[in-house]
Amino acid sequence: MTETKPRYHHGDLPSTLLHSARVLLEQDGIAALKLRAITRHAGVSATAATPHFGNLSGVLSALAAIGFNELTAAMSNTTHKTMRDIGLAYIRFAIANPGLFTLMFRNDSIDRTTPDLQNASEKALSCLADLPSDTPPSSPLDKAAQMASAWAKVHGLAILAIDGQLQALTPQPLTPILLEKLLANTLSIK
Amino acid sequence: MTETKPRYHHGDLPSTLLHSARVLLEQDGIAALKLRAITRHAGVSATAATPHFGNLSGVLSALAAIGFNELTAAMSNTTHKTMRDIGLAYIRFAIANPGLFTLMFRNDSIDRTTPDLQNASEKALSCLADLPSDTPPSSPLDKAAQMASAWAKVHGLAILAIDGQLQALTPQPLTPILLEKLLANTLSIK
DNA sequence: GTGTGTATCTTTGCGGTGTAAAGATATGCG
DNA sequence: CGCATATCTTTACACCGCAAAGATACACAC
Repeated sequence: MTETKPRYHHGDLPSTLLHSARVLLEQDGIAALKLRAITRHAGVSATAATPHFGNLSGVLSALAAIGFNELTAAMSNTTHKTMRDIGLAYIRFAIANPGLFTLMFRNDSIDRTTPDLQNASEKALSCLADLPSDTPPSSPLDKAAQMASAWAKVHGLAILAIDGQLQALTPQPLTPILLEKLLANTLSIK
Repeated sequence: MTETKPRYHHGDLPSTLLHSARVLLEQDGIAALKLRAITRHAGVSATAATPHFGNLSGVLSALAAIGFNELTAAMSNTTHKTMRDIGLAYIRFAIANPGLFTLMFRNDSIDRTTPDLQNASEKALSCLADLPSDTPPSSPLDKAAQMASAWAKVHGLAILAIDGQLQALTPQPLTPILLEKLLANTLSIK
């Protein structure tokens, strides 16, 4: 990024492409994630991504993996490893990075079998799975149900918040402060 | 559908196009929802949808509206108007119509301001909102939090189920019977 | 009935897309 | 220095959404 002199061999094209992709994503939404738009933004030819990522899905998968890593970091940075705090970190990440978060779960655009992506998403999931449950599970299925319950609620809330559909639930306009209160209240509901 | 004689004026092209779109959707996934593919499947020219739906977004929005109406019907057909039964109906619909359900919440492909779609989605949401809460809400925000909690959990579960990510939570392979048990258990968690 | 306006559908054309294949260029290593 | 190789560009092609113009058949006034 500091070196703008145009040379045939870019030097660090992969990260430059991912940067461009992310800028376009948060700027113009997920519909702007075209391969040609990304390479155009990066100042290279339309097929320059091929040697590094193979195809568009490869670029988006790499970007999604970055997203999962950042999500993991956000959840790991919480002081209290409680459902409430980790859930809030999860949802705050989604609200702060709506395009990226959407991409991370758009399975017809990314390739979940990519090793990097698979590792990154598993690590993020384990942050939620390792939460201490208030009532000890009576069976493996019950344990799975507890994890699914937490996962689903947090993930569902994040999606509703991004889509602006929580607005429909409140009489007043939903300011950021009110949204935070709503999230906290919702996560407190056992 | 009973009349296959090809005539210049199709007669019932809108519903035929929506039918084709739905077939392609459940057959080849949401990525197959191209305007040209839909019209090709319906046996008409590539731009035949224009007078009826305007553009691709119009077709997909109409299809999404159908989805919301069917979802509403599924939730209305439950005998017990409980969180558990209505939630199960919601999730079962999603599992039975994964492509359609995904489309219904893909806001960069559909146009939520379409009147039909807006009405249909509001009706579906009200089915969840009108659930009796076990503890009376202490404030409007608390009421919103209760609704968000139910909405989020059910919606999150549906998405996780569709994406096959509940598999990651269980040690054994997730048979349909086991999935039903897991869903019931998860929804019972208060 | 007949004529005409209009809605419906087709044809054509254009700029955009992803990506395969082949060519150009720089790098790195023997 | 020489050359294999990785990296990037150019070219080409099939596909896409959609605007515009043409063809067709319906509907309704007369």
